[in-house]
Parts: sequence; C-alpha cells; structure tokens
Amino acid sequence: MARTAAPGSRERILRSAGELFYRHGVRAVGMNQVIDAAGCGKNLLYTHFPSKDDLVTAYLRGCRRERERAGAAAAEGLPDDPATRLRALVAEIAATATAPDFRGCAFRLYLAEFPGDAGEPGRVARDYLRDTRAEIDALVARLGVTDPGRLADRIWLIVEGLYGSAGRPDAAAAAETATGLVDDLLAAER
Amino acid sequence: MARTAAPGSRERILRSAGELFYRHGVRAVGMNQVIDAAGCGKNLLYTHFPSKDDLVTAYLRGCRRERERAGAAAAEGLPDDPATRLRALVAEIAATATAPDFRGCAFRLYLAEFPGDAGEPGRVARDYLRDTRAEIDALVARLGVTDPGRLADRIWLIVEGLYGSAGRPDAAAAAETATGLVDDLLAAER
DNA sequence: AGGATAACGGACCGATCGGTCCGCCGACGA
DNA sequence: TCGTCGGCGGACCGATCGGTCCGTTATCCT
Repeated sequence: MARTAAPGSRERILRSAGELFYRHGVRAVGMNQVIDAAGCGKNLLYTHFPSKDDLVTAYLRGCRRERERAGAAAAEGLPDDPATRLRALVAEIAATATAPDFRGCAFRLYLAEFPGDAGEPGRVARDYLRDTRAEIDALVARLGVTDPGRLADRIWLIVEGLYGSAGRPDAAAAAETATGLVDDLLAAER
Repeated sequence: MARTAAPGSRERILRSAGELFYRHGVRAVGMNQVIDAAGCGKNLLYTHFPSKDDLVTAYLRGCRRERERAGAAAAEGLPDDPATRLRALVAEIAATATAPDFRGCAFRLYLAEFPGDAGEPGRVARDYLRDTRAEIDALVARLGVTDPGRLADRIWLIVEGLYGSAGRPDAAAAAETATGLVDDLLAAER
C-alpha cells in the first residue's frame, strides 16, 4: 500500500455535478463536463458512480438531504404548533426561492425533463414530492380545522406556485406573495 | 410541373412533432422520431423546418395560438366584467389541466428544459408568460381593488401552482383548489 | 532509493444526435 | 403512354453521447 485515497473526492465530484445538473439540466450536462468541472479523471468518477444514472440519483438524494436539513433548521427552536410550523415551512421555501441562483425545485425540474422516468432518479424525485405533501397534510391535520383536506390542498398549491415561479423575474414577488397568502389562509381558519 | 404539393403536410408534421415534444420533452425527441411519427421523408421535414430550432419555435408558437384560442373561447359570451373574466381565465386553465394527458404548461416545460435559452424558442416561451401575466394584471387593475398588485400576484401564484401540479396525481385536486381559491380571493375583495 | 498505487487525462468504442444528399418510386400532366 | 417531379427513406457526415481502457505522473510507505 502506498497512498490513501482522497476522502473528499466523492463529495467534490457530487457537488460539481450537482451544480451543473441544477443549473443546466440533467440531460444537457455530459459526463465529460462533470469531469472537467470536478477536475478529476474519468477513472475516479466512474469508480464512485458507475453510471450517469447513479450520479443523478446521488445528486437528487443529496438535494433531498439538503432540503430536509434546511427544513429542520427552519423548524428548530419553534414551538410545536402546527400553524407556526406551517408558516415556517412555507417561509423557508420562500427564502430558498429568493436566492439569486435558485432555478426551481430540483425534483420538479428533473421530472419536467424526464416525465415518465421509471428509474431510480424518478423514484427519488417522486418520493420526495409525496413525502413533502404528506408532511403538509400531517401539519394541517393537527390544526383541527373543519376541512383539513381543502386547506392542505391550498397550501400545497401555493408551494407549487412558489417553485414554479422560480428562475423568472417574479421569484422575489412570489416569495412574499406565498408567505402572505398562507398567513391569511391560516388566520382565516383560526 | 406534374403534381401539386400536399397542402396539409406542414401541419401534419407539426402536430406529430408537437405531441412528441410535449409528451417526452424537446431534448428527448430526435428528428428521426419526428419523421417516423409524421410518416414523411427527411426531405419534406427539412423543407418545412430547416432546423430543429425552427421546428421547436413553430411548436411553441402553435401552443400559444392554441392557448389564445382556448382563452378566447372561454371568455366568449361572458359579460365584460373583470371578476367574471378572471374566474373564467382560471377555470379554463383548470379545465385544461384536468385533461388526462396534460403534462404541464408547454412554455414552462420548455424553459425548465432549456433554462438560459437565448434563442427563438426561449423568447417565444418567455413572451407568452410575460403576456399572460400582463393579461391578469390588466384584468385585476380593472377590478378597482385597493391593492391590485397584491391580488394579481396571488392569482398568478395560483396559476403557477396549477401548472406546476400538472402531470402528478394532484392535478385534479389542484384544479378545484385553484378555482375555489381564486373565487374566495375575488369574493373577499368585493 | 525504490517500488507500489491512486488518480489524471486522453484514446477509443458503439450508439445517437442534427443535418445533407441522393436514389428510387409513384402519381400526375402533356 | 411517356416524361416529369414530389416525396419516401436510407446512406452518409461530423459531433457528441455514455462508458471502457490504459499509459503516464505524482505521491506516499518501506
């Protein structure tokens, strides 16, 4: 044995690839571009990620982890009140969507690019959306309002709109609009 | 001269290409697939559309014409009342989004696939979104509410959400939710 | 110092991309 | 009936795709 493998290489490659995938779209980015951006050899890339699908799957899984981390951070220290948690959830998305290089929800963008994808990346993307929707449903259910289904549908619609407006000039306005509208909806139900 | 050119060929090709582009995404569809689907030769295709960009531009222009036609049909016979017109506008989008093979707004899907596209297709897509937004702004302005900007932002957000939910299981619920929410917003402003 | 090895980076593979060109067939007019 | 021309469809082009393989270099341990 002579050298020890660089431990951060996998994460470095994944970060470079993720930036490219997110900015330009998955299909638009070739493996050679990933290699150039990561500054690694083909060997190393294909050792860590045997195929592009594996790399894309890892990219989406990373996005999910990041989203969950951000969501947990936004909820931290808050009282376990469903209304407060819902407001924080939407506010966190709104804040994320206001970032200058925000181009939209990575999962929705992926599904827009690969509509019927039955592979692992598509599964990861759909799972995330399903689980996020379920999270909102659970919070709304705890509110004890008369029609939780309707309210959850409305909040979900607003979240979709928030993500949909991303990357266009309306993004900043959409963020304020979404938080304000959710606030109003919650206030009206109380 | 011996034969006269088949007059419907351009439209037939465009329709086949449009279905493929919409269903699978623009980048995922190759020119050979378009040729196979249209049942024509390469000659005819490239005579009508010298490049893929031209074909995509024509596809998006066709989508715009179709959207405008549907919007006009939905508004036809209605009183020229801004609230009624707004409700009809959202209801028309909701009805469109409920169609079984609806996958989302063609322009938003295109922009998701080609984020920074500076070419003609990107221009057509962005123009459509800008003009549709302006249409909502104009209608809301005519309502005479105290904060037209806020209401227009909210309605636009709902429209974005409606399009964003498309192609997923939530599409049908989103349609009802959007129309109901817009109704409530308009009723509250009155 | 010397040898083992991780990793860079390019040659290479078959497939497919958008796009060009042409041979052939079949329908129509003279 | 025969010549002409529109259009089908495939051969072909260079570029690029995802992916494999290997020669070289740089680095660390013995």
